[in-house]
Amino acid sequence: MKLSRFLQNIVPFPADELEDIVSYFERETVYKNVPLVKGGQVCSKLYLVEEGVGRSYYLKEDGKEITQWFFVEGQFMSSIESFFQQNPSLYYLEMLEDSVLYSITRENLDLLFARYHNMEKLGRLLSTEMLTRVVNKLNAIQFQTARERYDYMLNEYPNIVNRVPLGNIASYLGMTQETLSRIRKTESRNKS
Amino acid sequence: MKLSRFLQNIVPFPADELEDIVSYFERETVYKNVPLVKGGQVCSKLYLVEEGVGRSYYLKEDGKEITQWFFVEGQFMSSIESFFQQNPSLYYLEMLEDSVLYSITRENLDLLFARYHNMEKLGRLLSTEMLTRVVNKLNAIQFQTARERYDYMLNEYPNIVNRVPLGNIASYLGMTQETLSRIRKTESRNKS
DNA sequence: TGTATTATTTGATCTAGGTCAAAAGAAACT
DNA sequence: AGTTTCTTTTGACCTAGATCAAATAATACA
Repeated sequence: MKLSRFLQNIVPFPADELEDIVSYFERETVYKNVPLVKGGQVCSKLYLVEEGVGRSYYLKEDGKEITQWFFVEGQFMSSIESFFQQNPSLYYLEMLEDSVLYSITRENLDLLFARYHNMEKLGRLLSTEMLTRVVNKLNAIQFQTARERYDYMLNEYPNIVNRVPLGNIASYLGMTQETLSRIRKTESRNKS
Repeated sequence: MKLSRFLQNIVPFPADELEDIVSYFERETVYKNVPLVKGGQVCSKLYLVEEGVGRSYYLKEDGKEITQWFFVEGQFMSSIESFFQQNPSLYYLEMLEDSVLYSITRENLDLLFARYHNMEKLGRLLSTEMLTRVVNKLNAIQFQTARERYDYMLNEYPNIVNRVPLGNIASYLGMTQETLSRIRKTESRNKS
């Protein structure tokens, strides 16, 4: 989706504002499994996924990767707290397919927030939307069984499931690969 | 804390804006255990706690209450998704002590967002802050043991622990009362 | 101050899902 | 096409924390 169209779907920017705003974004091609941000670095950019799937993940002491979030077409992608508070990121960021992203730096984004009331509004809407998603995930993790969590995911992200490794999904849902594999086995039986 | 001082700590409003903004808030005294919002209702107001502790909780099918969030002095309190998306709330909202709150309706808040760029900014900053807190809790719930979660809470909310019933804290942390009680027992042993 | 009510602790089980280890299947590389 | 590497599945066993039930302890209330 074109960047300007995407932004305009959220807030109805006047043409001149939109043109200026878009000029601060860069279009980047990013390859599979190449980290955009590593744990410990400050995440300096906010990305918008035009094409591809990405994820953020956390590296446990024992070296295991825990997927924290997936990002698909049309979603903003970043190590949120690091980007907004400008502190070292706990998370790695990478794409799981060769992808096309738009990016903007924190400085430029702040500049646009200050320059356009509409842009500030966009920022507010996006963070409340993100907030809702995180709250939903928290509820899923805190209150539901492993099987229910997987069903929830099938609903929320039906397409992701076939595009990313099972291990990533399992850790995203707070369970082991083995458990997810077993769930899948019986799940398909239930549906047939 | 005075409302105007609280707002000004976040964004430096000019005096005239601030005066107008504050005029849209109401000051309310609310008593212990009286629901501000019930599950199923749309949450029409955003509250700021001047004095007291509140919580949001969710009622499971079996009638058990699960505390979702605590709100202390200086924090905004609401059933967030319900307030922002104007859909029926999954959560109940109540104070755990007789309290003093400031409140503003969704309509008035929207009006202020539209009227003042600074106000929009305040909204954005508050939601990113909230977002960070939810992400932190999600990490705690997803990755940590019951004991670690309790320690985390002691750090983040040292004062809440002595002000609210143990059962509320346990469900907030995603464990049973019994487990929390057992943790407390050995915890105090560790610290002595 | 004694009684009822609610909150917390303690004990005895039970279970969902984790861990460890190895086999089977897919992809990627020569 | 054959070997190496990575991913997914399967099996056997184990543990953190849940559940159920009952005993204390603390609060409210008459």
